[in-house]
Amino acid sequence: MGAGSADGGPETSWASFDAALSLWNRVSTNNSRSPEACPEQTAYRCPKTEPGPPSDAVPNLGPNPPQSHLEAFGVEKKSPGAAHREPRPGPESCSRTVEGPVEGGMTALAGPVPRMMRPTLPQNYPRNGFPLEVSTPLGQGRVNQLGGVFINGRPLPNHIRHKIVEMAHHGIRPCVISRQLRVSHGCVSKILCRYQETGSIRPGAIGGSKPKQGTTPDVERRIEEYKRENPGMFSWEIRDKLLKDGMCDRNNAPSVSSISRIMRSKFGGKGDEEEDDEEMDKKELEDSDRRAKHSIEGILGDRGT
DNA sequence: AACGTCACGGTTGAC
DNA sequence: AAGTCAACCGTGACG
Repeated sequence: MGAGSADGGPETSWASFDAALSLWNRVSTNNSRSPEACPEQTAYRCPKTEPGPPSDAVPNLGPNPPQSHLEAFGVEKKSPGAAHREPRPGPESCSRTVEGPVEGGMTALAGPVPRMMRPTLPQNYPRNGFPLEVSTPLGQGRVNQLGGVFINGRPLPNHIRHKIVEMAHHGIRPCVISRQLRVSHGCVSKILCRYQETGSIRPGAIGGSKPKQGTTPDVERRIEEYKRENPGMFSWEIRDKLLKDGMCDRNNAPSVSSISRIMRSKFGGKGDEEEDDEEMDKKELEDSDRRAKHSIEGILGDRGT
């Protein structure tokens, strides 16, 4: 599964990030949007999937959930530091349309503007005196519109996720959760939806790429077998044998390099396949080149268009 | 006002 | 070892 970031990764990051929050704490301001407990409480239900999940026990939050994101990190709120930064340039491409002015002093462009080109404020634009970024050992901390701290591209720490789910369990509405924990409502919505659907509060696996079609566990196993039966077998021979045995076809057969990699990981050492790798890679290259030339693109390309 | 959705800029890790 | 790519992230804006 690999993507360990969902498990161990973030914790390490957030550990140092938490420490940095005390720094932020020293310069941050009392948020004018200070969250207020909302009297009306409606249990959250994900519109997509009704049945709630039984698994992934949620820790007890207690009757008085923390008032802010910063407190959720174990940090007190303190006073202002309005470091203003240059807004970054907005997005340039677009697909939907938008009309009218945009919050934050942006003026409307004439006529409908495709949405992706909408003159939005750059993300995390400090419209209420909050600094764009929090100085952290990681140099990645930012503050959202609600005054919450987050690391762009990284999952919220587990305790915040737990709190979100826990509060929802207590019947607190997502909008209130969002304000109290200072997490964007889109994020609260996403986490609760995921929890409803999967029963897990954990973020998904980040990073990595899909294993190539050819290198399925079955194929891997077969490669191991071949190599065990005949240790002197070359990668390209294994590849040929995979094709001959119908384990895969020319389209999804693993490359020679892949086979070598698999063998390296299974058997260690580098063996003789290193050498024939290059040769075979060349062969493959020529092969695909030849194939390409016989494709429509290749033929058209040859005509010089 | 509340909330679902999605583009965006970002991170990550297998290939 | 370095680059690519496709997964994921949370935010912020629209509807």
